[in-house]
Amino acid sequence: MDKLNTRINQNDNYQSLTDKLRGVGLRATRQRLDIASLLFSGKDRHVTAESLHDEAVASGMKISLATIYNALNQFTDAGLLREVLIDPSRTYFDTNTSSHHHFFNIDNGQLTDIPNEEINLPGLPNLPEGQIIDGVDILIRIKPEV
Amino acid sequence: MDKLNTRINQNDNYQSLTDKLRGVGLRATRQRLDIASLLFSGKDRHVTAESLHDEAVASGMKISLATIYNALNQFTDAGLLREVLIDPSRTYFDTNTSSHHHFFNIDNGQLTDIPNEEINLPGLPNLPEGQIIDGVDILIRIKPEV
DNA sequence: TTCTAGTTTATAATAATTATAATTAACTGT
DNA sequence: ACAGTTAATTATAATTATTATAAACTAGAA
Repeated sequence: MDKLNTRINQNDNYQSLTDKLRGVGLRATRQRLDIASLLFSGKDRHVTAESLHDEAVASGMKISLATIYNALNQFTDAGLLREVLIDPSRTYFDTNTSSHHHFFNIDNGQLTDIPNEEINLPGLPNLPEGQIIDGVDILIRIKPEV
Repeated sequence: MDKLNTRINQNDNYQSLTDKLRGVGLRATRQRLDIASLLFSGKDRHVTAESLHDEAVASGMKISLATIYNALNQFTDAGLLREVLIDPSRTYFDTNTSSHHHFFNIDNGQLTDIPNEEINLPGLPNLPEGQIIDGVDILIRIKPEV
């Protein structure tokens, strides 16, 4: 019995995650399942490669940083994650791929979602000739009062 | 007669740029004046450290990349420039420090301003308790039609 | 003109990310 | 279950953007 089976038997069952990965054309490897279990466990999450790696290691998962980078990029290409632009020095990934926006607390670096119904952009500006919208990102930088 | 004087006599006069730098507490060095002359010559600009350095070198200016980085950061701290988030792999600086937003052409990397009157965000979302807005960034990613 | 603090520069250091190439593991067909 | 093929993982090196260092230089004040 290998490690994967052990995990499946002991913990949650990874079947739905396996389906999720296969559904986007990715092999359901132990590492990708481990990463997916951290990312797609219900609540929306914002992670960097480093933060996710730290978390995986802390959870006793055996996985290299290179694999974290690969997986985050593959998941993003597959539409399971999206990148969020907040800090030019590192890349953040968001498990919420639906149309929504963010608060970024410049004081502590915390990123939180803005529910989509709480913000709207009426009347988009005139686009340059021959161009169409690929997406809209709104980032509201916030800081503690006083 | 030194290089600076030569330049001043030959080309434009750097007096207003000198004032601009001194006005924000920066010494008007030849390098900062050269950089400022590229950045603040009327039209709004979006640059990276690399692109500005290339441009400076192409204009025959003698200036190191380290100085470009220093100057861009100092100008930003002084409020003469602002950072724009578009690409996690490098930092863009915008000479337009007033409230405005951007189109980013994902096809060719071109960044253009959205005139402030062409976009507005009515009814900001509820902010987290005790937090106030530091700023709002809207980035509209565009791409060629079909 | 001289002095000194601030600036520039070459270069090294750091940090995030991607590439490489060998090992390992997942899937396919049997 | 098994072997074969292909893809994934990993340690590590390479790359890229940026910041730090410390010696040489210069702007601005006296």
